[in-house]
Amino acid sequence: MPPRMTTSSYAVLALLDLKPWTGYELTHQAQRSLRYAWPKSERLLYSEPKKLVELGYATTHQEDSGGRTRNVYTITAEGRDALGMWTSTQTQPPRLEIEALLRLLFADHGSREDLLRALAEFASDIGEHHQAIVELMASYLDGGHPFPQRTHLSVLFATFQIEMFKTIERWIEFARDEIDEWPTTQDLGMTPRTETLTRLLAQDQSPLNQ
Amino acid sequence: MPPRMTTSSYAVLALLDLKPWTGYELTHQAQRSLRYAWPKSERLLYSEPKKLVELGYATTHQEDSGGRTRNVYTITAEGRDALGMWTSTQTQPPRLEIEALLRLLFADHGSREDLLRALAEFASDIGEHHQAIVELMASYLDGGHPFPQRTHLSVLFATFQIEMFKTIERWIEFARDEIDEWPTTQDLGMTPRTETLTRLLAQDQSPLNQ
DNA sequence: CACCCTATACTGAATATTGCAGTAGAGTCA
DNA sequence: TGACTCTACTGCAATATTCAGTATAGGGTG
Repeated sequence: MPPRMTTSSYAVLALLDLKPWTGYELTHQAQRSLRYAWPKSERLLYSEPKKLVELGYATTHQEDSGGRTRNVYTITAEGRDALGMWTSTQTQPPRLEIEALLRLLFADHGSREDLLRALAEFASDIGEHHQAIVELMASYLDGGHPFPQRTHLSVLFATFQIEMFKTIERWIEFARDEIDEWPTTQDLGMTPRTETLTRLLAQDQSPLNQ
Repeated sequence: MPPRMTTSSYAVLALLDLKPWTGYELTHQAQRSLRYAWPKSERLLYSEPKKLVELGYATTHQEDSGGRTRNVYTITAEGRDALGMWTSTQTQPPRLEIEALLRLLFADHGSREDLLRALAEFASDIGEHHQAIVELMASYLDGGHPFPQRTHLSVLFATFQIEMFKTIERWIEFARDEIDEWPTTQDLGMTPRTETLTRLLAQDQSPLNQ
């Protein structure tokens, strides 16, 4: 049986449509550019182009780069067709995996310091990526986009990321302020403050901007 | 070799610390309450409590519920200890998997309609969950929290979700407006509008509120 | 009252993905 | 010349998801 095309396969195929890449480049480019939309392991990204070759969606040839060989992958006409068909298929629902929030939900098993540390790690991860995307945008202004004809897409995606990161950072600040008012992580229950927040949320209002 | 404790194992163990559950309840409760912090498959959530029993962190006994048997799991003292230790370990970085954004990044392989459909599916998924969390908050006001002493934690988490959903919904609206101005998905590159956006983002400013 | 549908209550097996260790050449700096 | 980093992967074990399958209980409908 031939291998199945997964969303990750199409992601790699879409990169291949831009230009031929070596396995190494493909893997690292995919990790850089897709990290915040479709994060996948190096290992998987090395395997995907092989699957594409098996399916006839790409061809491979070995190239010499100073003694070593590397596999160069090129998309085929069938590959382009498959990509075109993919665009009209159903989109999987989003999936947000945030361990820091899991730790918040169960923060009553640990100390306030534990919770604040988990939030600090979360803030630091987000802060790094926030800074990286801002710097990337600055580099685009200097003509740094590797595929200039696709800038409009990258920038719309970057807008999403920056909005997201700003929101998360604002929430973390808010959460820290709230936690600072807690005497402990446990058994607070429905305090007047919690009731105020619940009331706002039940009316779909943001408790942050007040 | 004994099984390894993963983050998912601790998530289930933390639920078990609230009260004994059957495998079925545990699985469905975890999917309901942790969906937006730690989404895991039903299958995995059925396996985790068995692992906990093997490690001595829980005990199990069969109960009769009208002819059928079900496995009831209860946390042990060792389980509680393990939970306490977990709170001081390092938190994994967040991971956002959003296929709609992948499709945006490669939207030049399809039509504007394809892209708008992917965004519509995204909006509808987010909208559903947004509505669900608002309704959940309303139910808390009527004394509906299953573990009242933990309300302060749930509400802080809910604040995160609502902020997130609102941000995503605002971005989707923004993206639709932008895409409406595109004659096509392809080869637009650095238009004056895209340059304006890039300049804002490079200064870490939001293009949405103007 | 037979049939259908939904909820309860799971398990096995195939597939997908990750993590980690291992291999090996090229370039650089001390 | 040795250590370290970057390039350029592969194999294998462990982990997680998907899908199908099994089976009972209870409620509503024709």
